[in-house]
Amino acid sequence: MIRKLESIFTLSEDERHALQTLPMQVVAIKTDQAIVREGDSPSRACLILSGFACTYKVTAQGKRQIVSFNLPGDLPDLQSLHLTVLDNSISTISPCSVGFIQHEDLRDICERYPRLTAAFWRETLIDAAIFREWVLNVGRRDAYTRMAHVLCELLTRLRAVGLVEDHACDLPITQGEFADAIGVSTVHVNRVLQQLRADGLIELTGDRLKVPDWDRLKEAGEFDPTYLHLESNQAAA
Amino acid sequence: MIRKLESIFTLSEDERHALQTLPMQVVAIKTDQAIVREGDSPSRACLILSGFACTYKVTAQGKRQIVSFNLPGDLPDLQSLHLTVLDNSISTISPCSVGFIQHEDLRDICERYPRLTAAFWRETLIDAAIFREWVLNVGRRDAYTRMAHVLCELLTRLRAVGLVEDHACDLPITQGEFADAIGVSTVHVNRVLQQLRADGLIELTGDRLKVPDWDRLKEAGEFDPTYLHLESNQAAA
DNA sequence: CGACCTGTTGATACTCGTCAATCTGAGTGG
DNA sequence: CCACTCAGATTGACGAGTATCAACAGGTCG
Repeated sequence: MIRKLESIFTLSEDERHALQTLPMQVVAIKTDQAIVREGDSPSRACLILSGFACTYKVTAQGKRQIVSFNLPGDLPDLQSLHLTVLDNSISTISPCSVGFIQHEDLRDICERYPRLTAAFWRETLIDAAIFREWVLNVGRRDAYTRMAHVLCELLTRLRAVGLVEDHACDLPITQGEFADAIGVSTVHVNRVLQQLRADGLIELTGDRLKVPDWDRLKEAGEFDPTYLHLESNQAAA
Repeated sequence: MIRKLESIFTLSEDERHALQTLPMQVVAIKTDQAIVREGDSPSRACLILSGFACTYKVTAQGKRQIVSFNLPGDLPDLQSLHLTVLDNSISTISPCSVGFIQHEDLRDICERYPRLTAAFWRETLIDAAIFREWVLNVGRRDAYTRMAHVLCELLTRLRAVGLVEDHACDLPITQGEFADAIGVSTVHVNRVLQQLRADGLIELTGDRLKVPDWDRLKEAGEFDPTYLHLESNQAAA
């Protein structure tokens, strides 16, 4: 969490220490397990310590739409601090280590360190900015561009928390999950990925993504990292 | 703003009074005028007093995606309080009266009435919830359902601020704007609206929307107002 | 009155979904 | 150590939903 918060906010020593000593229940969770469900009213927030999760909603016809990938350092249901009933579900998509923090502890630390209120608020505002970008992505881009865009976002966010080396990273996301994220069918994801590979924009095998030409992938995905609101210019790297 | 905040948060007398005496510059703005633009770093937030506006982003190819309609009482760029550079534009889509409130005045009132921080934070969290629902709407529903859903949302939000009478309301939104909101072409919006009319779900002429059968429209749009997080059960009305 | 924006309609083309079969690789148990 | 299983990836054929293009109608406003 610290690393993630510091990628979007500058913390003082005291604040960092307060965060580090926050009581937290750590749990190991397998792949494809629900962390929270739509309709829940949790009394604690979850923090992804390692592994990947996703936030999603489901149509009346049972179609799933992933609205966000949750990466290490993310607080994907921080909203529950002020919205009593959850309007989305969160599940792991790889083995995860998840920390649970009581709402009362979060409220307490925010009261003692008012700047942390701003930091957490800012975190939720960036989530909202990502949702906005996804509405644009799903609403107005074709499947090829959409896919490239999502890959750019993932790479940039992973880089911000130190999980990218040499333009390569672990990416435990299936084609079915990508399909639910960009709003197309699994079959079409497969074809688009092959096209991206054929165009030399990505090397994606198993759980590993490598990007030989970041500039061209950015261009293909119409990717401008401004909406991620990262503090330093890690995005440019 | 008061009316809107009270639809999602219970205010005390003091808090209401503080909000009512907040310094605000009121400006009349014509249709299709920018209020703020992507890339701006405003030092004030805007409040829609009357009229309709929309938040949108634009693709590299120049395609527009509306990510939210801004109704009277909304604070559509409240995010700028903690995100310095805006990642979206806001324009009017009807003649509007807009109030501008300095960020410093908002910070000041939040410091004096800490519960207002929570109220404003909550407001931005509900915006995020709406974005999530829109990702689902655009990503996983067909045009007919999408259109019905957006109409349900508009009607519900307008009802929360007292702008609906007898299941009818003013709705100064063109078919081109609906198209940009639900991610389809203008032509297709036209056809879908005709279908909705033919099915007896809506009466939409000029700037006026009437809903003869709310339950059937809700069903057609797979609409569940939970994600709007309204305080009282106005949604059910 | 003419310009213009919005709404409407028809014809045609294309992106992408669906269905169904096959293939691959990573476990798992005997 | 190998057959078995199963999830995920891949491929082809076909169809549905929607985009695009183009033309025209109706209302508004300078």
